[in-house]
Parts: sequence; structure tokens; C-alpha cells
Amino acid sequence: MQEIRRQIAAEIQHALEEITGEAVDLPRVEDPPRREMGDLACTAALQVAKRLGRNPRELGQAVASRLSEQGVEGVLEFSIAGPGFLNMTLDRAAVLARLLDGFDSGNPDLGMKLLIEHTSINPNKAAHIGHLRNACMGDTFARIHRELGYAVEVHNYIDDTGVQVADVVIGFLDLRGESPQEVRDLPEPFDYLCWDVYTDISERMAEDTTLQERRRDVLLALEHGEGVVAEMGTVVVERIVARHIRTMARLDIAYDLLVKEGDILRLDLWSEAFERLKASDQVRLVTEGKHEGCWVMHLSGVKGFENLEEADKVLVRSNGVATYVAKDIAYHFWKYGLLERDFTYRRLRGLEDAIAAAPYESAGASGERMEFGHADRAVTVIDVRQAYLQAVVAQAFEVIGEHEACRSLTHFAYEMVALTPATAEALGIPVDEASAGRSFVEMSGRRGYGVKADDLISELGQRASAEVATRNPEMGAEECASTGAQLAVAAVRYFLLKYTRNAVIAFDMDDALSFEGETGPYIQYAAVRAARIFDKLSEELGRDVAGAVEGALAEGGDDPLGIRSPGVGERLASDDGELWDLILALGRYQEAIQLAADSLEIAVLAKYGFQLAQQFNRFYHSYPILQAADGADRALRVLVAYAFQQRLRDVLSLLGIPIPDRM
RNA sequence: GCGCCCGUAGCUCAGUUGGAUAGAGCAGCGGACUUCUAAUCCGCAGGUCGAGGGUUCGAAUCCUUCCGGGCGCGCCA
Repeated sequence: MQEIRRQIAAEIQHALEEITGEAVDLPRVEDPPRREMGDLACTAALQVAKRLGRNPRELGQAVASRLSEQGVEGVLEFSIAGPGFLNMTLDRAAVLARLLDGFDSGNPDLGMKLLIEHTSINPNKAAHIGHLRNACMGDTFARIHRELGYAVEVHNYIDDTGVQVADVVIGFLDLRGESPQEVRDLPEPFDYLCWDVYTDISERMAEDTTLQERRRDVLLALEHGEGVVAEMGTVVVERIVARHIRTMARLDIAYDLLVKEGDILRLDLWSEAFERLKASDQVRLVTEGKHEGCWVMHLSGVKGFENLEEADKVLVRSNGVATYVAKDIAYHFWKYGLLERDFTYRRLRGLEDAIAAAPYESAGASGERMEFGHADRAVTVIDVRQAYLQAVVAQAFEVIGEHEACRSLTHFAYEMVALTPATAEALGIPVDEASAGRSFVEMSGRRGYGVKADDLISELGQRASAEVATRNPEMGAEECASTGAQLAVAAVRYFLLKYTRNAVIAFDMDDALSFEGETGPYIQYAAVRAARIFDKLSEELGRDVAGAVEGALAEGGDDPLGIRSPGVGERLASDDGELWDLILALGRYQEAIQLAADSLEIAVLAKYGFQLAQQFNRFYHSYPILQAADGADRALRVLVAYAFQQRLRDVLSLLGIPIPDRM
């Protein structure tokens, strides 16, 4: 089906070019607003007519006549409606032939390496739902690009030398008076403990200047890797990162490499990047004014920075310490293989119980040499508030003359997750006057306001598990729990992926805990239904349905269901309901993932999955399969349901949603 | 102040890059389980697409001016 759509688009393009003598973009083949208008529609003639100043209806008519005359495989009839819409009726025999050709679509190897950075949570406290949005989007974006044929490398950047870690280090050393060894031995959940330690120290830090001075010293010690401070920093970061990896593993999110910010300095990646930058006159040492003694990147007059109050961005402070953005610049130069120096690596240990393949981490000078980086394209998933800094990083590529890298570097920006006032109140977060009237309340790690990721996943799992137990009395407690966990994954991931990037998600607990309507479990339910039908049919048939269908599709294979019988084609030709609608929906798969990839809108794919499931549920209600009137009806319905099952499996796999056996 | 984003049904959101009668879910009302799982399906009701002006065959979508809201503009990360 998707091949048919693609070919039709190419034919329309060709016809338009022949008629007008002008180059024309590959047009989009869409669904008409109402089915009576046809199976497919295209507005390309209108757009081209506008550009060339021609009469749209006439141009459309010319295209329709031409295509009708020459004939296009898969299309029975072309017609023109309104101002020049090209509507098409499909040749169902051709569609059936495509269905019978099988469903595999092998991934072409594009020979392109895409490096995706996501998650990148400050390693000083438990992950909250805002972090989950980042990770879910990044993970599905990675899955989509693997499907599209990219070599994908997923990074999680660990800021192990920042203020947030420093604060928790001070909390343990100064406030709680604990040694690194004692902290190493503290019980789990360590990230929950740190959540509170961080809140506590943040409050004190705000009004205690000696603590603020202490923070400066701690930051320096962390950066240089010296003494008990650095030791504490290592313990905190290692333990928190392990917790984050486990949290994400619950949602089937994994990484290839964790890059630690400290290693960028320790291994002199920054020094090398700095030398490159200094060669340009845009990066220079300031000798007077408020930035005296700092190395800055000069941004005035640069596209995108025209209206800055402050046209200089500090890269190296007057005390010689590189800023966060400076290290990020070095990291990004390295991502594109622009630096001579490299990290060393080692496998992250102690996660064998939680994750199949533990990620590698950067390892100072002591690890082994491996091949990471050298990307053709790099995508950074960070919320929209980082847009300015991301633009500075991109500009650094311009500064060293790497225009191609600057162009391909992408900031995957998205809006924050906040809480509905009702949910905030239920969590005991004070909702002030100003927020009360608004539609959401912002989370704050510093204040400890937020919904912890693990709490949400666990709560969902428990609710789902209880529901599964009610619906399946014969199911054991263990199976209920594991099924509940699978439903929780679907609920969380779909909830965080269904919104478009720049919508602020007002997180509502009741809404998120719902399993009905537009939710992940709804989609799972459709998949389970299809599987159950095939289970029963397999029993009846005395053989595996998938095998029977695949056998029928194979050249010369046996066909116990009669899928290749002429009756099947006749039934398809005369269908005027949800069966045909489902086939049309199946054809939009390729378009959905391509659009999701190009527009950075994961929601496009999420919605497609939902719509596909919805279409199947309608089909399910009107087209009994086991009780079909005769063999031809049954064979056709099995074929369509099977095609749906295969396709939905692909979509759910991209969304990172598992398919339970029963629910 | 400057920049970016948002404003669509009671609520939460889509809207295929300017197309045909603006769609989903939730909430509400009414139906469908002796039939492949009712976590489902069908129907009803619900809209001055923030407001005004403009561009054209055609605007929720593009331009512009307002109104309302969010975010960003550190020698923090």
C-alpha cells in the first residue's frame, strides 16, 4: 500500500512536469475528507497552478486526463473536484496483490551515522516526569531513525562537575557529616534520598553566604578530581546514574554511551577545542569592562543573535575555568570527529540484572580505546529553554569554519512538563495565588516539587495489575504484575509522546492513570485482540495462523485458509466499510514515520498508532473472523487482520511499547 | 525592552506545511456483551478556531496590529 502511494505521487509529479515544463516537488498523496470522494487525494495541481499563475481546475483536469490515458498501476480512476482536487479510486485487485506480496520492508542502510543525545539528567536526584518526556522522545526518535536506515548512537551526557552535584556533595559532607564510604553504603533508593538532601541544601544555600563560598571550592575540587570532595562526587554521580539507568530501563530506554562532562576537561578535549576557537577573531580575551579577563565568543551581528543585550558569551571565566557551554562546544566538536583527542571507555558495571547490554561510559585516562562519535548528524534532545545555549554551540561550528556540521546539528526542543493545580495540591505542593488561576504549576527540582518517575511507573503498574487480575481471574499474581508493568510502560510512554513538542504538558495524575480512550493500553488492547483471534483460529486450524498466512503468501506455498482464492478478491472489491478503511490506514505507515522524523514530531507516530488501533477496533466489531459467513470472507479478514498485526507491531516497537499476551 | 512559543468543543489536545462540511480523547446523555476480551463499539449534544485588518479562487494555517499567557536573554548548569 505505501509503495502504491509512493508510485502514485511520482506519477503525478511526472505528469505535472510534462504538462508545465517546470520542475515540481514530489507531491503528497493524502486522504480525502470524505470517502465518497475517493480513496486518495492530491492537491499538487492547485499548488503548482498557483506558482505558475495558471488555472488550477484546468491544470488538474489535464493531469487527470493524462494519467487516465496512460494508466497508473493501482489506480482505477482519476477525477477532478472543486477548484482542482485530484481524487483517485484505487484498483483493489492491485491492492490485494500488494498485500499478498508480503509485509517485510527491509531497512536500507543509508550509510549515515546519527548521534542522538537525550536524557542528560543532572546526576544529583531522582528522575521526574519531565525527564521522562525527554527520554521517551529521544528514545523513539532513535528507534525511528534506525528504522529509516541510519546508524544510530545514543548518548546520555552526565554533568558530573556542576553546581547541582556540588550541592548534594556539600549536603552529605557538611550537613550530614558523612564520608564517601558511608554514602556508598546508604540504602536504596539513593536517588530519593538525594532528592531530599538537595532540597534541604538548596534552602540553606539561598541564605548562607559561607555555604555559597564553599560551593565555589567544591566546584573546583570536583573539576580537578581532588580529595574527599571528588571522591564524594564520584560516589554520588555513580549511584545516581545507576538509578537513572534503571528507571529508564523500566521503560525500555537504553544508551550506547554516557559521556561525563569532567572527562572533557581531564582529557583536554576542551583545550583542543579552545585552540581551534582562538584561531578565529570571534573568540578573544577581553581586556576591559565587565568581562575583563574572560575569553568570550563575540556574537553581535551574527544571525540569530542580533537583538542580544549582551553580545559576548563567556567561554572561559576570569579565573580560568571553562563555562558549561564551553565544555558543551568541545563535546559537540568531538561528536563530529573534529578533535584529535578522544575519550577512553569502559562498560558500566552493576546493572546486569536490569538491562541486557549496559552502556559504555567515558573513563578518564584509564579506559580502553573504542570507536564512538564521528557522526554525520547530531541531534540534541533538550527542552526549549536551552535554545539560546544550543544556538551558541551551533555558532561555534561556524566560528571554526565547519558550516556543514553547523547545519546538520539539530536542537530537538520541546516544552516542559508541569503539573495541573489539582495534582500539585494532591502532592502537597503549595499552589500560590498567581498559579491558582493558571492551568499548570511548574515543577522544581530545587524545591523538591515534582512527580518522581519511579513513583509514577510503579503506581501505574499497580493499578494496571489490579485491573488485569479482575479481568483475568485465572491469571497468577506474578503474571498479573508483569502484565501490569507492560501496561504501565504503554501508559507512560504514550502519554508523554502524544503531545506535540511545543505543548506544555499539564500533567494530571488521573488523566495519566487512565487506561481508556487515547492511551497506550488502548493500542495494546487492539494488538492483544488480534493475537487472541489468531490463537483461537490456530487451535481450530491445527496449525499456526501466521505460518498459514505466510505460507499462502509464499510462491507455491500451501494455502489452508484459501487466501489466494478468487472469492477473496471479489469480497475486497465489494467492501464498503471498515475493512477497506483499515487497509487505507495501513498504507499511511511510511508517511507517518517519515513525517515524524522530518518534523521532529513524535506525536505524529503516536497518533498514527492510535488511529490504526481505532480503525482495527471498528473493523473488529463489524467483521467477525472466526464466525465469518464463508471461507472467502474469513480468508480476507484474516489477511487484513494479519497485515494489521504486523504493522501495529512495528509501530509499537518504535513507540517502545510492549505487547502483552493477555490483558 | 528584545527574541522564541502558545491561545481551536466544558476539560486535555490534533489539525497532513494554504484546500473540500474544523477532528480525537475525557466529561455528559442514549444505545450495543448467549457471538473472536465491553480496557471495546455505535449514536446524540457540544465551535464567532483569542479580537480586528490584510493577502486570494480558498485562511485555524501566511502577513499585520492589538489582547491574554508561557519561556529565554548569567563569569549557573
